[in-house]
Amino acid sequence: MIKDKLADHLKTSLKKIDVTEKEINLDHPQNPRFGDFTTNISLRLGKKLGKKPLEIANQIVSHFTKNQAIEKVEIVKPGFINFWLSDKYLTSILTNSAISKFDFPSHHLGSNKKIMIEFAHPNTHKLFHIGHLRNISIGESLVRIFEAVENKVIRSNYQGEVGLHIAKCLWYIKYKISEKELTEIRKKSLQERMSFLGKAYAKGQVAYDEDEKAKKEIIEINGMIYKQSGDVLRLWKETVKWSFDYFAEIYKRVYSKFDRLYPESEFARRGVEIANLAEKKGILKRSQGALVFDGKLYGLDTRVFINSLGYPTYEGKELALAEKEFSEFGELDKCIHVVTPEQTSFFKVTFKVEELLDEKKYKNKQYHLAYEWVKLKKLGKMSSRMGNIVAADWLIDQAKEKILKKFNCGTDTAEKIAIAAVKYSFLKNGVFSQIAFDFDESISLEGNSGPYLQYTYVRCGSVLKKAGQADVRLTNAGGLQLEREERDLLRILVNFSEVVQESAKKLSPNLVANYLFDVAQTFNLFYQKHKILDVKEPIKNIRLLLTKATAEVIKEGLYLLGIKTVEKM
RNA sequence: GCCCCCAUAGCUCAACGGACAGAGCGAUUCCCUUCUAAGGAAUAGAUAUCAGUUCAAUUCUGAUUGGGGGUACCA
Repeated sequence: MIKDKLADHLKTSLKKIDVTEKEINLDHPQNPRFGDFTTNISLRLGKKLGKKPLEIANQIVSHFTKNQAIEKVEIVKPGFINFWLSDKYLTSILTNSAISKFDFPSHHLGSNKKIMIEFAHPNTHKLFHIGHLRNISIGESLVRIFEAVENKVIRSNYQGEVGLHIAKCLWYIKYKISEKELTEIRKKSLQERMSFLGKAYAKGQVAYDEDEKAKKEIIEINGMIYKQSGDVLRLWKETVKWSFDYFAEIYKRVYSKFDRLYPESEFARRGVEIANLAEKKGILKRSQGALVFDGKLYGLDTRVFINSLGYPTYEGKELALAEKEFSEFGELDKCIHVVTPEQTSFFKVTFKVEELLDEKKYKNKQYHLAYEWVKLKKLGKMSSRMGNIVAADWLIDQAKEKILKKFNCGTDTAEKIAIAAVKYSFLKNGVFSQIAFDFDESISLEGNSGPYLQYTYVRCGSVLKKAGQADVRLTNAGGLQLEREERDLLRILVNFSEVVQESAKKLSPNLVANYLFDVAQTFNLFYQKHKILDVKEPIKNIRLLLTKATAEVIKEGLYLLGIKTVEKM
């Protein structure tokens, strides 16, 4: 990358004034008035060398070796040094990116590192809501971004089909729904069956809180599921399958897939075994009939791994899950858990216990990516109990309907645009900020939205199609004076691989999203101001190359976000 | 009580310690006999409060206020 080369040049210049620096800050200034790259190195050195920053800057620049890529170097006010890339260099880059070769540098983990990303993890018997949708959008995008920077990525998904919430749901069906009614429900669509389960859960929850007898029965059912015996087991298996089928449909719909789906029930027994082993090693201890980890020693919370009934808690099962995750695919370099921040305490504790069990295997390998909630703008936090859940598939359907009503396009295209609208509305935000979900904004087709990017791609395609393949040649346009809009676009396009690398480092798909928006905006202004086809050569060719590069960057970038492009809108 | 996270324009969000804090939506006003107007241009509009560190603070530190989450047998 040009950035690294520039940094090397600067280091050489510094050596000539007897300064050795390991790292040189090189940034893209916010304002294009300050060039393509800027460094604050002389400001930083000011105090160290006891000289005025401006003076240092002058010395650095006087020793700076000229090269073709850099057109101009400037020293400004307190001591910034700004660099301008030459049109010649920019256009040469253009011809590279316009032939669809993206040179993503490998991630800091190093190429061919093995990373597991664990995401989605919905619980059965509940709706897959927009919180899960944000999760799966982030997870899927991270997978693709990590792959782009040359890591080996394993996609895993831990689906909960055991636990009290499921017992509550089954309790309602067992005691309040007749066999006849159930037969009717079985005939209904998957969607309807799922919404039935949702309602059953809400009813069971109320009964658990208000009715002592029901509470006892629910706990009993919970035990049956853990022991995998008793008369609810058939009902449990049947309804679990409904859920898994329903999830599979959603995964497919949002273009996700998993190398491994871990069902929670698989880890109960082994979880107990590992917890007992941990007790022998003195990592866990007995307390009030339960097996707990005393976190005080490490400044952590105390958490239960096996409850007083002998059942493993979520913590207990996590130990078995980790064991499996870290062995099934060989050694992992990193395991990233995409989970909301309410589980921060849980992860800190389980990570610590795992580390105490096997330091070599787990230490510094586990990471909790605490992406934030999706809250409803008006109603606040979603909760199954309150019945204010926005289901993922419902939301996508709404977007699709809106598109079909407003535009003349096929249902396949409408589906791709709907997915783009909804996913992008989540991905454009930073993962660590809460989203105030707004229905209209989430299915927005204009402005900073997925469809806007798709539209820009289609626009590019339309121009290129009209031009015909023969016109898009990779000629050398050296010496050509670029228009301002052309240069602005080019400057942004050349940053693509840098942005992708940054987004991998920071686990932040939103960097890619906002970058693409920037690309699209800049292209659209260029498009508005300049004719592409109806101009003379070689200008026409340069503009076509710009158009092609824009299309390719948008397509690749959208792929990294888990969004498809369409050919016509 | 204790611990963690957050606070930027009317709304929703950006901004590696840097140079006049960027967008989108909404509002007002323009631009389709033209390569797709799901587009473009223009105007108005913001760093919660108080200290500190720094050549430079939305960014770091400490308080204050206001939100969110967690804090042993749920997941």
